[in-house]
Amino acid sequence: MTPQPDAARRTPLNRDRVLRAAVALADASGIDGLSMRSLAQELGVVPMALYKHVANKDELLDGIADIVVGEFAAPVGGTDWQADVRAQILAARGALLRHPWAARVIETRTQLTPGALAYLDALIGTFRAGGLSADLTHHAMHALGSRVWGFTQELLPAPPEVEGAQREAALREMAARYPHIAEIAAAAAHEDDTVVGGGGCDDQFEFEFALDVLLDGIARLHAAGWSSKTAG
Amino acid sequence: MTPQPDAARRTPLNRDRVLRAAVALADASGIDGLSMRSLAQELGVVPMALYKHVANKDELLDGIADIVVGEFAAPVGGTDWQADVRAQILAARGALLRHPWAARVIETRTQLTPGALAYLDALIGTFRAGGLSADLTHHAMHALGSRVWGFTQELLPAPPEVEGAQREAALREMAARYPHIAEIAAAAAHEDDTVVGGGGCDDQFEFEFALDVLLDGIARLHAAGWSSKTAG
DNA sequence: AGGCGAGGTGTACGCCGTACACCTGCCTTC
DNA sequence: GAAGGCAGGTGTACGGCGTACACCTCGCCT
Repeated sequence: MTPQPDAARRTPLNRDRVLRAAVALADASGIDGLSMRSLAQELGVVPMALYKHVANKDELLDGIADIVVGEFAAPVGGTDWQADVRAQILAARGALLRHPWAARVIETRTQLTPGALAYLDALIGTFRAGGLSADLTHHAMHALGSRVWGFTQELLPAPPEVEGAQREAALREMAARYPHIAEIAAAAAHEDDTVVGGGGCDDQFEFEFALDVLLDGIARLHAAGWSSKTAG
Repeated sequence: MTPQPDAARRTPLNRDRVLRAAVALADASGIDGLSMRSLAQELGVVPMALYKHVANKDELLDGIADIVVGEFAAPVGGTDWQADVRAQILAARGALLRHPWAARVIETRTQLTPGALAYLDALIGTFRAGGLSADLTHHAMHALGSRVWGFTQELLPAPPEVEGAQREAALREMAARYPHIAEIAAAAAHEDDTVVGGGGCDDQFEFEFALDVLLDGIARLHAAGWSSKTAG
């Protein structure tokens, strides 16, 4: 008989299996129960083996965050932008409720993952398809964003810090893949003429915009004599 | 000369000095740079000395969170509830910007600290003074809350798990100290007749309430042809 | 047959929070 | 003034963490 030390050896680890096991372990034991050591044990492997598939723990967290963000996707009808946005936001909330640890992990990511970019692009597309202007959409994204996850500060990914032609190519590729994000970014940059900051958003403005939308809405409900009884 | 080993001995540690040093260290080195060991070194003391003033690191984090929350307080005029709420929310945001690590720390606290309760009570009081109903105020707090900090889930503190008369006394004391919170809690509990949950809020309802206020507000701005140019 | 590279292993280091026993010097009480 | 208690600082040690680094062991390609 050829040596067959254990069944696990037959299907060797790969990045995907590692990440899925990490999600399962976090679901089962909470995020504090997810350590490189415990994950390795779950996979019947020595801790250092994981590092052949994941650079370090932070990259592991990036990976599991992206898996959860991948569950944010929601089918939308396209006839009513408001209902479609609502469905997409609630889908994201659903995923975060299924993985209670995920919100905190996502908030600590410093870079937007591909799945996050895809979700944002789709959400922006819904607003734009509804006829909202690029800059109103931009502010709407900020207003909604901090509610669902933590991108209060940096919605737009930081441009790669390589130089010259390579950087331009990377930007062009991103614009091709996420056209709506690119459009919003352009609108934000254009609007930002008055500010010195290089292409970023004015956080204070975005915060106050969302705050005022909420306060005005609450004031309107108050003026209308709103009560939870009347609204069902 | 009487023995005077070092100057630090003259003013012995106390809880307040420990907490203030922790805030300063977190401000300077980030929250990851704040360990019991580094904090002890900063105070010219051995790590275990801190445990005479703080039960464990979690209680240290509770303490520094409460210090930051203490900076949330804002003077309000009382003539315009909307402006007053705005000022109080922006004051909280200001404190969180001064201590960039604080939002994450506050979000991970499992219990509301006294400072947090005081802030919430004042904010609720502002709504109530403006004439808003208790239950609209309750929903407004949830809608605004997740924006500033992380109490998406549990605005109301979990009742102490001691039993009988002692528990009632604790509740009564809390009601006396934070009358507006007590009022809101009563309104929420009353509203919750249909739900089984013991006195908690319906998270899903609160989430959708805030979401709809935002979406309606955005739709209204869209219908009005809003643009950042027109709004200044 | 030879070797190379992907993937798993073993050991070790420096950090972390903190349990536990200890020491020290002031304050109270007689 | 002597005795004793106690608040507060110390020293050592343990188990956990992430992960650097050297190693081994296959299966595959030439």
